[in-house]
Amino acid sequence: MLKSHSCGELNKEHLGQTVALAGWVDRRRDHGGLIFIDLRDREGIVQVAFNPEVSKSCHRVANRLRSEYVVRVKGEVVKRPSGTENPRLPTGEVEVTAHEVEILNPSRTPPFYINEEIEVEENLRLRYRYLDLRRAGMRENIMLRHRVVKFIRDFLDAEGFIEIETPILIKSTPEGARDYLVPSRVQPGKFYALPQSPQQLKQLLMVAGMEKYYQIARCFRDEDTRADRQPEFTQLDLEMSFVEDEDILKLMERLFTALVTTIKPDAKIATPFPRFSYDDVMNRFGSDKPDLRFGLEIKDLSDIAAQSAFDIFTAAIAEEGKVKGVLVPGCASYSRKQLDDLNQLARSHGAGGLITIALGGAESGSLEKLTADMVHSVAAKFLTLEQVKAMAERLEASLGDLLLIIAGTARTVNEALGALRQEVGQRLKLADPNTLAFAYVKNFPLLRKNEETGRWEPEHHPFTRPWDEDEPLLEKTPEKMRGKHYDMVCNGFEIGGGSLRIHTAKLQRRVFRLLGYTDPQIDDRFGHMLEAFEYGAPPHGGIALGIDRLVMLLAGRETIREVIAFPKNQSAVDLTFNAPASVTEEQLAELHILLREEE
RNA sequence: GGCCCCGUGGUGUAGCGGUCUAACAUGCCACCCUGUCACGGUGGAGAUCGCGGGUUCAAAUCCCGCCGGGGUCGCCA
Repeated sequence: MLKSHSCGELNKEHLGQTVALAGWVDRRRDHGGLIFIDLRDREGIVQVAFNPEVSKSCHRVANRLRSEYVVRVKGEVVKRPSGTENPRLPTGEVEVTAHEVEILNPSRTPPFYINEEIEVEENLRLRYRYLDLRRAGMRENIMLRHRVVKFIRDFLDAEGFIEIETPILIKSTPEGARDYLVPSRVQPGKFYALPQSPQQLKQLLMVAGMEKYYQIARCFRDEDTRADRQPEFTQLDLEMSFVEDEDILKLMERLFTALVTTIKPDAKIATPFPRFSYDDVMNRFGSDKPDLRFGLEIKDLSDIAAQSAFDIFTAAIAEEGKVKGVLVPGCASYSRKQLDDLNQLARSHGAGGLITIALGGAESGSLEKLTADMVHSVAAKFLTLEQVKAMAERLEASLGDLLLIIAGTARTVNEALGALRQEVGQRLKLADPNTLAFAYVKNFPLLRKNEETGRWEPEHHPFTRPWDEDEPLLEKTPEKMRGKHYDMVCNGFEIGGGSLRIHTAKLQRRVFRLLGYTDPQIDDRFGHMLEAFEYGAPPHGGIALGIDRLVMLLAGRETIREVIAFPKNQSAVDLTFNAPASVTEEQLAELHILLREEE
């Protein structure tokens, strides 16, 4: 090794020792006579002093040092002269007096700051990701990710799980997301698909008798990106035999509680994780992945609205819809523009419009002081003061608050108000950034009707086991079937989902038939699963957790790109490598591929 | 594909019809400086204001189109 110690580990205990260090020049301070550099490596920073009275040649070399030069220094760890200690550096009580120095490699001036946490345009960071990763924030994120994954592996190992790798080149299936395809050279005209998740493979491992499997698995989905989604991502994929759903939920709860208390001891985390039904979260939070760090629950105002003379309300109720609302505390004096923004958000989530009711202006106080001329709303003249007060009371509002009300079908109203609730929570900074509010959402419907195609589609995936008592409904009223499916949510993100699985060929075939497949199609696409289920498949279930999202939350970041070493951008391009890229005609020919002309 | 936001020296920002021959900070280069640590000081180089078109006597600034980036809806079993 070119180094005997890490820069960041030196302290008083090393006083008097001669050490060899190697790292990058974080900063240089040239006093003419005396030169200091902050030498940085993965573990931290230590000050190196170049004194011409100690070594003239070292001092001459130090004159040439610039940011990001790679250097090796040999010298003595000495106590800093009293009064010159730097309490902001962990190594700040000591410094290294250079006796020998060697420039291992110079560096061009970097295109952005390595030594400061100033925000830089993301595409520039991604183009020079290897420099971006040198920055303290990114280095901490990547190291945090390592600790998280290591903790998970150790924990599951102790729980009797075995890690098994599954193929990356598998088979395209018709369900789910768009597949990434890989052409076969050996089998002309045929394609592998990259796994969207190892779902079927892990179920086959259960049939194989592995009983407790997990994998830190890379998954691929060719869909549009988001802040929390990119084409390839990492899941903790896990499956167990002979379990009930609570066995899995409790295991995950223990894992996450231990993980957070070990790796992020300052974070607040509530246990046991609350369990909500799907209907419950949709009605109360308007989302199947609610942020539970703040209240502002959605309330049903239909009974009050039905009494009003407001057409928009009464018409919605007449059509078996709902009128519901959400509170915006202290925002009665919102401007026209601010209200328009909220209206637009509601419309973008399918609402016909948004009714706002401002209770007074900047003043605050109890509702009792509310008078008719203090109510500001397009609906004001259609509502009695009593009706406004009744709605305000239900939403637990006081003077100076703003009410957001939407009328329409139950689903649209919930989803639009859910989006507004999330937006308001963010604007008013209601969510404590130091809290991790985990929860489970259960009792999802098994199926959902695709309004465009008229076909039944799985809410989760076609292997989810229905509730036993709902099985007879399969061919009669599929919409009423509930699935043994559960999601894990945290702070407004879905960080995982799983289910108990169907383990008999008979039931599995019935589900596929309901999804619109003919028997020959089922045998062609899923025959391997059905056949496996006929050879003693144990009851089993599992879960998959998004590692990127989890680490993002633990790191307090806004996008998963901040916790992925080499992520893709919104256009699914890797800017470090410029992938995807064209290939040669020879490569295409070998793969039996002819590119289409497109206009 | 729709909607919203952004694009000004290397980096981060300001400027939002004329005083812009584009400002500030930092970085970079040169010189000075022996206890600094975001060292300090003096001087210097560095930008056809993303691209194209239009409006105007006059455009970084207003309008249109395109490109690039981000967020989001659709999509994501």
